[in-house]
Amino acid sequence: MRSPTISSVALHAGVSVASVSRVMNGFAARPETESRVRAAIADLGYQPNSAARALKVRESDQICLSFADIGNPAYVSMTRGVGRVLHESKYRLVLASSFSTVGEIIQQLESMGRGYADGLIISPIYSDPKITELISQLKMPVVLIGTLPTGLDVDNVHIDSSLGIKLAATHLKERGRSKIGLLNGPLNTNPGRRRSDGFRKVLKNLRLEIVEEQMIQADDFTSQSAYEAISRYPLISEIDALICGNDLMAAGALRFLSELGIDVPGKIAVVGIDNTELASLVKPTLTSVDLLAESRGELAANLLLDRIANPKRASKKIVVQPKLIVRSST
Amino acid sequence: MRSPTISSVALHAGVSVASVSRVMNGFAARPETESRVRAAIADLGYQPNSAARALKVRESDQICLSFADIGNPAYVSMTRGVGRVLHESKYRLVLASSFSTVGEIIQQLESMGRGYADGLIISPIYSDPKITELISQLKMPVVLIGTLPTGLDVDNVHIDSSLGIKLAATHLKERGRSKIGLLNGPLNTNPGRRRSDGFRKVLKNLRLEIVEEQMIQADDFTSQSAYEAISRYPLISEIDALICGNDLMAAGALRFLSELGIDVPGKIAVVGIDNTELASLVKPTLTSVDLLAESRGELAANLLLDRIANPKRASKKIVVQPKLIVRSST
DNA sequence: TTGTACGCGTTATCAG
DNA sequence: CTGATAACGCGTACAA
Repeated sequence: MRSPTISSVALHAGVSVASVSRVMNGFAARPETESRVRAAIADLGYQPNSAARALKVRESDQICLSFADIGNPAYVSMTRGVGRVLHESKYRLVLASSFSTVGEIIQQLESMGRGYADGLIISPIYSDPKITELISQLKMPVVLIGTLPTGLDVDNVHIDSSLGIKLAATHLKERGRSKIGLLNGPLNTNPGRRRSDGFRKVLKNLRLEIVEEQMIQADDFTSQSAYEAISRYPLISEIDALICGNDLMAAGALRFLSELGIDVPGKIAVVGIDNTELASLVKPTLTSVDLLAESRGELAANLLLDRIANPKRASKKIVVQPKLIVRSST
Repeated sequence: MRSPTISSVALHAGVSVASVSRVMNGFAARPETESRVRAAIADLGYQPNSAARALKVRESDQICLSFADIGNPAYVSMTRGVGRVLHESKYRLVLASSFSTVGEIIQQLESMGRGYADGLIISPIYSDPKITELISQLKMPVVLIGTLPTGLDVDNVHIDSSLGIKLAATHLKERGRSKIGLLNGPLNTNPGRRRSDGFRKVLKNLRLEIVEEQMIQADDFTSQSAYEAISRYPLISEIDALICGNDLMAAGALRFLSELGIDVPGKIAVVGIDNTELASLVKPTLTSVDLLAESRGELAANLLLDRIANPKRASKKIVVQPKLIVRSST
């Protein structure tokens, strides 16, 4: 027993399939016809088949969201923002997460050619020429969240990440801190590199001295890795402030410092990045740079919908300004 | 300039569309033919159109995952588990989250008739006869995560939730606590009701006295609501232990207790539920009942794939046993 | 082994 | 305003 089709509805209503299609899509029809069609639709519980529709109109009514790992709360917020916007639209959200290697991202990008999505929101954690090339060759609307690779002309939402570090460092300096460390994630990732570059630049501008050993990299952006990394931090007894790659890492650092009996913020001030819910739940509560992940998700989704509605317009770049949320860890 | 189709490939390779299709789907072909087809595919960068394929074979290669809110870390873990399994398969993950009202769930369930998914994993936060009915009428494989409504015969993964409460309460009793409170979420949700029922039953079995005021409900399962709820908890000065609806709520409670200067676990022991990463990041670290959300996600996905491969088999019910993870809050 | 031709369910064109 | 019908791209009988 198969699902009712447009022709079963037509049969049931005693009209042609064309009339059914018109009623479904809101085109004019005689009231009499319309009501008979609607009755038949209700009777049979008819739902148009999305594959057939997609084949015909070349629209899948799906948007693909692609990022590295849903384990990161920032991506969760982003997903939420995207989801909220799409929920108000006709689009479904297909989640292409857990693409941790360049090869996997490439594979996933290539699969977009199957046409199962009308648009792509991507936040690539790695930079790779091949990735850039594949994105630029996609014939569907794309919005990239994060730093736009040179030569790539797509809609873009990115955060002034170096301003984020600046807000944090300036705040720390104002509180009398002068020896600031950076507990970062891997430098081969985009966020890692951005934080590192920003840190260097900002400290220079603030005329704070900077040595290589001030910066340390964890294996990834998790609290566990952060904990391990900070436990082999050579300058731990010399710094009076620590900026962490994200809140998770800050929480890992906080735990380590607490176990060592190092007072926060007495001895070392700690600031996180992302301003996730976690920031207000750890102890001491965490000063954090809000990168507005959820807003970025919303902005990206709106940008994409706008671009789908208006394919010829020039690409837009939205830059969002981070905010420093001061709590008790600084 | 449109995407290459199977017939452009056929043309380019000088063979028929049937041969191209056969090569694509791994059927026998003369080596000569196969290599020419493969070359043409590579030349043109051909990707089969998923809508056309879906229409023909009546398979979308998509799985729909539906739950209330991705803001809850437990659902994030679940999503991760599902995602990991699907990533190894041919299926894409369609995320239908943020369905917070019964009406929205119903709408989403009805839309499944469009055939955009080959299966559904659903974890409904509300019980409603209409929801149950709609699920039972779906003609695609369904696995339900959570307590199975009576009369619904679908694959199911659920957790022995009352055992979870029992583990927590028994542990607390062994540590000499006798006056245990429950900081729960709303009672009109499935998890809320399960926790409440389990709590009553377990305390009775442990021969601990129980009065209604021992149990309090927050407006939802967030830390914020938990904080607000506990701040009007009438018995706060009488209890010596508190079981919370989830880790988020426990973190909210911890914050409140800390602000009041009530020692944990000295004065009050606190246990959370879900054993999310948060549990090891708050201070004191949180004893928590691990409900294995990620495993449940994996189990559900595997159950669904198995059911798709074997539609006639009887429905399976998997019950997973919670584990108590003891940390320093008890 | 290979090719031709049909149908999946829908939309859109075109003639009535 | 309505109905018949031709695509959309793919898989697969069936015939060669």
